[in-house]
This record gives sequence, C-alpha cells and structure tokens, in this order.
Amino acid sequence: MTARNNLFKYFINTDKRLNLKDTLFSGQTFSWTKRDFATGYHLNIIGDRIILLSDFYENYIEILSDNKKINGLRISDFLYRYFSLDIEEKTIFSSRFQPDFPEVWRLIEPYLSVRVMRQDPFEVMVTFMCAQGIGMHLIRRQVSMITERYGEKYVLDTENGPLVLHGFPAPSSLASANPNELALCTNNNRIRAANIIAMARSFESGKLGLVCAESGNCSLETIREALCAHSGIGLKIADCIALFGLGRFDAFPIDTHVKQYLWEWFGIEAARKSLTEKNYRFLQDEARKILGNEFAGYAGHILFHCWRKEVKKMKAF
DNA sequence: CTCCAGGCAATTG
DNA sequence: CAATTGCATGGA
Repeated sequence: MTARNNLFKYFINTDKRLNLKDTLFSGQTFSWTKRDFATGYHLNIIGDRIILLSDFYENYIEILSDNKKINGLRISDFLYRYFSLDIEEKTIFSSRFQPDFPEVWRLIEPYLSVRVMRQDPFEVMVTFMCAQGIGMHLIRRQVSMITERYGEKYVLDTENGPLVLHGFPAPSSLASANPNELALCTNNNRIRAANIIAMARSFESGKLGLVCAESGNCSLETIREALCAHSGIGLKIADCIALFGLGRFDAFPIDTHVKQYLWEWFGIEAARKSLTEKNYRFLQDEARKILGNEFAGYAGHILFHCWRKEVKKMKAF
C-alpha cells in the first residue's frame, strides 16, 4: 500500500458516504467520512494509517501500521467491533415503529445508518463528564485542551506540511494532574477538574476497570451504581458511558434533546416536567415501550441525532 | 439583556 | 418527595 495523504480532503469531503463494511474488507485504500457519527469518530484511512477524529474534539489520532494490533485484535477485527458493524440496521427499530410513527420514520430513515460505536471507556467517561449543561462548542474546547495538555503528541507529515495532533491522555496522566492546571482545560470549573482527577484515580486503582470488564454480563443498574458512586457522574452521564463506552446499547440516556423529542414526537406528557431521578426513570420506561429494550439507546441516538439536525437545525452534528 | 447549551450535587420548601 | 440554586462560559 502506498501512503496517500488526503487528510485535508477529509475535511472538505464530509458528505461522502461509503459502506464501511464492504470497503473495510476489500483491502483498498479509501477515505471515508460521515457527519452522522455523533459522539463518535470520523474515520480516515491514509495508506497504512488509520486516523480517527472525534466530534467531541478535533485532534484525536491513532496512527497504526498494518502489522500492529489494537487490544489484541487485528485492525480489521478491531474496526468491525469498534464501529459495531455486527449490529444490523434493520434490527434497531421494531417492525411496529414505522406503522406507529410514520412521520417520525420518514425523518429518521436517512439516519438509520448512524453507528453507535464501542469507544474507549475511560475516554468516554472524561468527555461526558465535560458535557454538563453547556453547549457542544465548549465541550469540544474542554476535551481538546485536555488532549493537548495531557495527551501524547503526534506530528503527521502531510503534503500541506506537518500536522500536530494529540492522543487521548491515559488514566494515569489525569490521575496525577494538578487540579488548578486541569481546571484551565475544564472551562475553569474546579469542581469538574477535581471530579475528573478522582475518577481517573479510581479507574487506575482498578475499581472502574472491573465494571468495564464485567459490563457485558451485569445489569445496567449495577453499572450505574458503580459509575454514580463517583462525584460528577449522575444517571445521565452513567447511561452515556454505558452506551458509548461499554457497548450497552440498551442504555437510554435522556438529556435536554431527548426530553424534547419524547414530548414532541411521542407525546409523552412527563417529558414536559423536569428531569428528577424519578421522572428520568419513568421516561426511560416509557421510551422502552416504544423502542424496545435491547437497542433502546441505539435507537435513541438515531432519534437524538435526527432531532438536532432536522428539527433544531443544528449545523454541526 | 435574557435564555439555553448533550447535568450534577447540595440545599431548601 | 419536588423545586431551586451554584457551577461557568459563549453564542443566539
């Protein structure tokens, strides 16, 4: 394979859609991006290098050579799992959804190819701890600054000159961070910085590692309890971590946007009330009646993404 | 100026 | 119980 630098083409060619499953195993070099990867990555393969760019921050990178492995898996096997290609589009929504909600179905049909990925748990924990009550602009800035200050630096040679990118910091790096220094990266929110450091230490000690290892076998409630024991992680963030970081596609996080579409699209009255814990859990039960249990969160993310773009008319993701 | 952004935790009624 | 407030900042 000859290295072909088309990284900047990636930034421009954002609407190009290719079938990852077909392309991934064809052995050809390709450039592939998709704007619909909310809370996930854009993927770009340049020759023998694979670059993942998050929509939470724009400077994450993994550079891999063909003979390297990730988590003990061949790259193609890793990506197959990473992009959850084992999940078929047609299985995400029940067969009753389309006839029951034809208008919603018409809106979400173009979004059915959205993938919810199995991302790195620690990374998801940190990024979602940065995502409380503020806009995507500030969330991105926080995570971006964290990677720049605490992540490993990569310099990538491109035909347009060197490109500096940063990997996501390891748990140990944030566990030993100075709170005041980290607060500079967390919107000057010292409480958040302290929470992230405490979580990183817990992760390093192995307490959270066990949750990650066992997350496929235990109940959602068990996962939530372990996560919510940490200051700065509530039900919503715990559900996000389960969904995006632990591959628990049954986890159904409810944020301000989900709350909105539960009322506007499905007429759930309780969605107009505030998100107390009791109401949060009630709304989840209601959502599962519509979306089923196994892929409630997966389906919810498709709805979430469609809601933001088609109804709220948000430009970026 | 006000209101809201992919909330949580502590406090008050 | 439920409702309110502090945390922080920037864009609409």
